[in-house]
Amino acid sequence: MRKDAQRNRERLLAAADAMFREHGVEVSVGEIADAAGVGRGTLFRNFANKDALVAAVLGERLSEVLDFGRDLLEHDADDAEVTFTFLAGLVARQEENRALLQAATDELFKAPELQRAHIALMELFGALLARGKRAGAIRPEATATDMLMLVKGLCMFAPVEQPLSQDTIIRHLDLIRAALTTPAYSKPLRGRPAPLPV
Amino acid sequence: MRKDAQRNRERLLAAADAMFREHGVEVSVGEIADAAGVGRGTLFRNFANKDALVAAVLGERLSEVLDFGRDLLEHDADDAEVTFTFLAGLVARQEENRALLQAATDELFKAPELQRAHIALMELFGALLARGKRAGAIRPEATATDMLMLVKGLCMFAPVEQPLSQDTIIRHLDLIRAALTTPAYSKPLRGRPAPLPV
DNA sequence: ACCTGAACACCGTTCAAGT
DNA sequence: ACCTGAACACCGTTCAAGT
Repeated sequence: MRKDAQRNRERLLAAADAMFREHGVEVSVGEIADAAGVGRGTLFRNFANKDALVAAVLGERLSEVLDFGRDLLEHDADDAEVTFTFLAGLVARQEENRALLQAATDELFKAPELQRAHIALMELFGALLARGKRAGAIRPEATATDMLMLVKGLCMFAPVEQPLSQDTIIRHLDLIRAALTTPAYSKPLRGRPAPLPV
Repeated sequence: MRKDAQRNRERLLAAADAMFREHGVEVSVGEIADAAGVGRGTLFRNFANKDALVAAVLGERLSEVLDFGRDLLEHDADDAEVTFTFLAGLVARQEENRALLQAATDELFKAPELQRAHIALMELFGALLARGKRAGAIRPEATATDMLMLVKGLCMFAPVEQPLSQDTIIRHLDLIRAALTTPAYSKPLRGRPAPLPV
């Protein structure tokens, strides 16, 4: 790959990331190409179609979440809490760009890179839960897909333009905690209930 | 309103409903108009734009859910279980047309009819939870938005083409139960964990 | 090899002409 | 008052011509 081509690809990814954050994924490919300073054709030389571009940007975000989780597994010794430490980090990261995940269609997730990322994420969930079970905090039946169901609710709860308040995040994390933990770990919910989403 | 116009509107709604079920919301307005046996222009005479048509169909579905819930409140005396009886019915109804709810964007929910339906749904959630609290089954802090967060996870969990198995529905309902009930009502999770969503 | 932008196809929406 | 379908605008995608 020629190095000017390489640079074009990187510019496109950076421009797409910025435009998606600012204007949502509905920005036209023309505007993205303009922002990247390349022709429309170059965009389609690097990405089969618009979905593939969105998938590439989303893949980068997922990688960051995966790295964060793996780091926790290596360096955070608190087995009972590690799942919820991770979830707090996941939510914080996804709050940075609500539009991207919420616009992710099923079609998009068929991209091989996202398939792999998704499987890796499920393995990470499983490893986190295993730690919690060892500490007696997580109920033994809990699985990665159980956790995924709850996380989706958290991420999809509010409209794109309406970010979650810190109070609401704490509250929703405690609801997930109640679902995943053993009764012995049961506590009252902290934070504050979410206001009605517009 | 002339009665032929009335009939055209009903035909459009019926055609849209059928097409959305079969081909998803991405079917073109042209195909919907053809299926309804009217011109494109007639579609836009009845609905400001395509989103308004989708909103109208979705509104009908939500009304059914609201009716079902209100019926339960009137006729089902089991205060401890009524929230979960309702949730089982809600999931069953939404499984009939997974594409519609999953395609519902934030923009779509700005339609006044859907705003009203949404508020009514939150009031229904609140009334259901109040029954459960009276019976000591639901934790006293639980609110309608708490429940909404969990329900969204349940509805958004799997891709459109991949309906939830009965085992998975039971499982996920029990996870929601664990989040919303008091420790005294805590039980092991029934059903089976979901397989990895494709 | 790679880039470009004009051209194409498709789809939501409008509107002049018709009844 | 309502209906129709041709015409328009917009956007993703392709490709012939250029370097």
